[in-house]
Amino acid sequence: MNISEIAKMAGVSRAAVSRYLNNGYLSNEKREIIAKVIAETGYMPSSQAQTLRTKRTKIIGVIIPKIDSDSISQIVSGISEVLSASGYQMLLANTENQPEKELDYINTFRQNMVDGIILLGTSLDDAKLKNIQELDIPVVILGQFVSAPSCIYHDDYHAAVCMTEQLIKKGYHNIGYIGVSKNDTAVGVLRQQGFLDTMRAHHLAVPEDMVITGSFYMENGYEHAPLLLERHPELDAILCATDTVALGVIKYLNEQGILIPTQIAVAGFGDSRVSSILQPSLTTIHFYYHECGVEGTKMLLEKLQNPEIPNKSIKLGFELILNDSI
Amino acid sequence: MNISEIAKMAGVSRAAVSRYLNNGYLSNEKREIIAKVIAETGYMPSSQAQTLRTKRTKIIGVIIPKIDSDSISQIVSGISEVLSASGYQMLLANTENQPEKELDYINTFRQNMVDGIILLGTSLDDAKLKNIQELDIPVVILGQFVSAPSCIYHDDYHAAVCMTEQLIKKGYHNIGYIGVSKNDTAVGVLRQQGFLDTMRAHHLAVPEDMVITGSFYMENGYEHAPLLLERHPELDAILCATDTVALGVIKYLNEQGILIPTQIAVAGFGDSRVSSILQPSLTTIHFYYHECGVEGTKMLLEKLQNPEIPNKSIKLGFELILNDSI
DNA sequence: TTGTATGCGTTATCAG
DNA sequence: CTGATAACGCATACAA
Repeated sequence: MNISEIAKMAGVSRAAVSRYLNNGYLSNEKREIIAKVIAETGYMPSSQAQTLRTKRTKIIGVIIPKIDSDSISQIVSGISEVLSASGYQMLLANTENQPEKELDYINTFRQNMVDGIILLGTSLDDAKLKNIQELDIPVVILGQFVSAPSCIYHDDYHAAVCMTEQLIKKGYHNIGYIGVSKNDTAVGVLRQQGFLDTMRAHHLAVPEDMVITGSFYMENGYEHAPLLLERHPELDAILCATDTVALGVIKYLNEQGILIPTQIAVAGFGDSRVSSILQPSLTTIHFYYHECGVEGTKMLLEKLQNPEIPNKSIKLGFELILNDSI
Repeated sequence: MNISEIAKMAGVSRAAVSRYLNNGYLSNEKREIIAKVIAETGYMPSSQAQTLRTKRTKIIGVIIPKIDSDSISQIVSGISEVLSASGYQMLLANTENQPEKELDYINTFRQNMVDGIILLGTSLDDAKLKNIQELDIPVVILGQFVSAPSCIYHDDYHAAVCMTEQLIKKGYHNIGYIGVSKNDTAVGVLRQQGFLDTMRAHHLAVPEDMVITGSFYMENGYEHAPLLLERHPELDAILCATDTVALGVIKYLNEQGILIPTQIAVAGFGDSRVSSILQPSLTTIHFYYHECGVEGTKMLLEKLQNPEIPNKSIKLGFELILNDSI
């Protein structure tokens, strides 16, 4: 069932049907008869052929490091909301935490397939950014600050400052830190930097071996908490770069019967759904993940409308969720 | 940059380049010169044009009710794993819990765009299934049993039986149930049926108002737990259709200072990541979500290879995770 | 083994 | 307002 058959059935030209589909000039009589034929046949235009002509696919490529994560699925949820409201489809590519695959997917998307790309950035080195710059379609980076294309990111540094201040105010002075890979500037570098700077500002020592770096998974907290406690029995608090890592720490402490926060305080970042349900509830930082997806997508769609729009970078705030774990 | 330009640059015909791309007859000399030109130019064939000719997109449409859910994101993760290993892309459509949108997306996908569809089923009435039957591309349903296309589902009924037996064995005889919409046969109907049948088999009464139905969200548990306890102060356990609902119940009980499991036992289904971290850890049922995504996708790809393959339905098992909340 | 010619289903241009 | 007609970029039957 193609446009020619519809045209024949309706007794009009292909062009007329095409105009009907694209709201072009058309008399009401023709409009009606075409509408009737299309309704009867259930005809749907081939998006491939449309794309071949128009160069637009109405598909947005979204690249994420993993899908089964609280924060990421919230962002994707925001993206999907805006896209479907605007008649766009979402092509989702999962790098499974292999940053080198980001480029693969970008190249798969490139020239073909997608009208724009949303990249949930993990490690963005200069080579990768340069590659992105050279794309002929708009790109928006989420979760990392970059000067190059547009981006929306969180105030990771000040979130860490705020959390550390809070810990110190509560009387914790021996604070260990479990972080994640420095390849991730936002989560790996900035949160840790906020912590260290604040500690220094308060003249509190943080020996190098009181900071440990690991993965984005629970295991990171679960395996490194005992290490930290062994090295520094005087520790009275552990700050984790993500809630997921904090969950691992909590799991270990629970198993050992170490009381939170009496013996060790624990805090994280991300305000995952369960933070308020844990006993004690987890003190954490709320980031606006869903909004990040929503705003980033709007930004991309604007650029699609008007490619001349200059790059923007938006920093989203945060909120301290003061619970019982500190 | 298209196939004609490449042909011109390499001094061969378009057909030769096409043969190069599709491993057709070609002399080694031509093969080499074409390879060189393609490498220099970074040429990539237009997948739209390819599709227009071959009718294959190498894209699979995946329809899900929501993305920010533990179980669903695990399934999607499994799907994405297999697809990318096989060179397929994933077009993800999120119905945002509006089952009527499933058909919309199926129709968007239909005839165009995708080679096959994976549907994470919620409410599948006959009309919808009929519509799916009529599609000219293979479909696999995940999470629900259907006789029509192929499907992979969990043994929800016996999981509920197993869990209820366990509760009874532990001495709980006044068990309330918080379920979800009956539109979802697997989660809404079968789990509840397994519970009720088992209670009856043990001659334990379950008055109608000891069973409450609500949404898939935490609020369901959080708001209905007090209602249940008000109606039936004698309750010694609450079984929830999903872990998420159970989390809501736990949140309420914690806030009220009601001890788990001493005063009220709580159990759920789904083995969400946090179940083992809660204090007390949540007794639940492990379903093979990731494997469900993996197997379902393999099934679909097989069908794509050989459309003559008959429909299959696979029932996956479960595992009781006996923790401290009962 | 190679090139020519054709058509996949649209949309855009242009003449009426 | 309408209808021919020419692309869009590719794969393939056919002829060489």
